[in-house]
Amino acid sequence: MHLSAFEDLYLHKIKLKFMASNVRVRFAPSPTGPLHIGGVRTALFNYLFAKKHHGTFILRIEDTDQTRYVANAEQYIVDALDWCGIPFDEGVNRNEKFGPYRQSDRKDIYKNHIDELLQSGNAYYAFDTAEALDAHRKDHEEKGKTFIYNHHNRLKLDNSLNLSTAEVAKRLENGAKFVVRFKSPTDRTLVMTDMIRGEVKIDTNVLDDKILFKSDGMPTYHLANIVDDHLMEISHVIRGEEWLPSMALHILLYEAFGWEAPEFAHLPLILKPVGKGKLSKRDGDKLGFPVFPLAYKNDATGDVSTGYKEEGYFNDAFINMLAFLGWNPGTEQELFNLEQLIADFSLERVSKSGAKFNKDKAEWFNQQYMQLKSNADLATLYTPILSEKGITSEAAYTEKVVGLIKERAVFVKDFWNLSDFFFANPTEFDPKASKKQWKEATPALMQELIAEINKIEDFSSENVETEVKAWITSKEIGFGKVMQPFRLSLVGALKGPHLFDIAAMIGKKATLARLQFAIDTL
RNA sequence: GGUCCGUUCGUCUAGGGGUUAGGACGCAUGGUUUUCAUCCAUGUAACAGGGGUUCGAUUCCCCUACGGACUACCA
Repeated sequence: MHLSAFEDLYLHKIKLKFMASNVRVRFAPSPTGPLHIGGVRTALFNYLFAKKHHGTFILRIEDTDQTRYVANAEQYIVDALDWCGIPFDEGVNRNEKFGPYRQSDRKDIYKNHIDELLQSGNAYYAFDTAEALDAHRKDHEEKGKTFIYNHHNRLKLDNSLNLSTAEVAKRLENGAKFVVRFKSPTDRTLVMTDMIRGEVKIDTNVLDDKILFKSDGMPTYHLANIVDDHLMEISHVIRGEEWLPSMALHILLYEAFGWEAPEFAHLPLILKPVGKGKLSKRDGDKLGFPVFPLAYKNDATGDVSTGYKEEGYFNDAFINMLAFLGWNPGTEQELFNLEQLIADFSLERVSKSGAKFNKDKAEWFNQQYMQLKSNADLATLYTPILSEKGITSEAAYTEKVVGLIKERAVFVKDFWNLSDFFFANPTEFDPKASKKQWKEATPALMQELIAEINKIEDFSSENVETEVKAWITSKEIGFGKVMQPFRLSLVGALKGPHLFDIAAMIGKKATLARLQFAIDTL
């Protein structure tokens, strides 16, 4: 095919536009412990949005609170993202174009920026002690009021707004402890846009003068977040709804710096299935399902919490389940792999209200994915479990077993209870079933069955079925009278796949031996 | 208390001025499998309440109730 110069140029332009996507989003957890599923979902939606728009997914570590820092948390976050299959494009030790990506390594940057705000008059030094502030709060509370540090009282408090320049300089020189507060504007109605909620309005008079810079020389979340998002050229801020009340402050901060603000999207919260409130890390294992993607050991207390991985969830099922907590494609399709999620994802279809986690639905997703997995893959996962039981099995045999039982399993860990009789002869028999199905005439009948089976040469499932059924018919007795005790003998209980499949799998010798053992035992 | 956000079956949700308000999970019943499970079919069950606007409101507006988040020198 020949392209005209014009067409060629046109295609080139499209390609450029396509590649020049400047969608840059970040997941910015605080390393105070493991990620919980709410955090993972925030990461996932950021990832999906980034990939949908051929953009960049960034991981930034927000470790400005030195008191809550947990050493193994950062690694946990990276590992969790990897297990989920949503690795970051840019972050610590990875593609560090805008680094450092750890806020504790960016102190100078924040210092410079807070100075800028101080100079432009958008922020001020405050020398009030924590005790003095607490006293104010208590005092107000007793009067039924709420203490808010803002335009109502900032001129009566101990800050640079009320002190001479010389006095401020002197205090700073003497090493007085201080924080820097934002000077919130008055009498403005801020009209903001959230990509999920639409227009959100707020009166700036109700805002407080938030601390931007702490007395330990570290920025607070608000300052660090805005500075980094700007410097890292973040285009869309996708975060949990708990940040919605801070959106006004953040937009005002962009304004104070003279920067263009990114788009915002606040995700609905994931709620506890019972009781009240949002899911939290502290819920640990108490709820009857994991709240963490990966198991986590709390080094301080020694407590270990289980994870979705360890409980037996497949990572793709886990991601699919998580994606549907607060998002849906608008069609009736529920099974989505990551590629499909990327293709269909949009923030417009994220719901506004919080979602309660549903364990049954999570298990259903895993069961669905179980059926999609190949027998070979599942056999590989089953092998270590068999080894633990002291069983060695040929891969081909294990695969066949898995193929027969996977439709009734939710997790790989269910396999053993579903298939132990493929690997070992039953040693005991379900008493209830024995009582009901093992009648006086049964042993003799089973003895005859042994003789019949002994005659069968071709021990395929189909042939054994044909032969045995023909024999039962010729005896003119009910199928149940033979089939039930037969199953009991092979399995030890009245459960399991098609009986003749089991017989064929374990072979003629084992079939005969199990029948004889049942006769002798029951 | 204040500010902000939200509210469709038990749960996750679709829908949207006129619908038998749809799907999924769960639960129940039946069928298949001469077992159990799977699977299939059917059933169960919802627009928080009150005012407007309108010929008509579950859908738009207001109020109330309820739920949630935030209100730290935590993020």
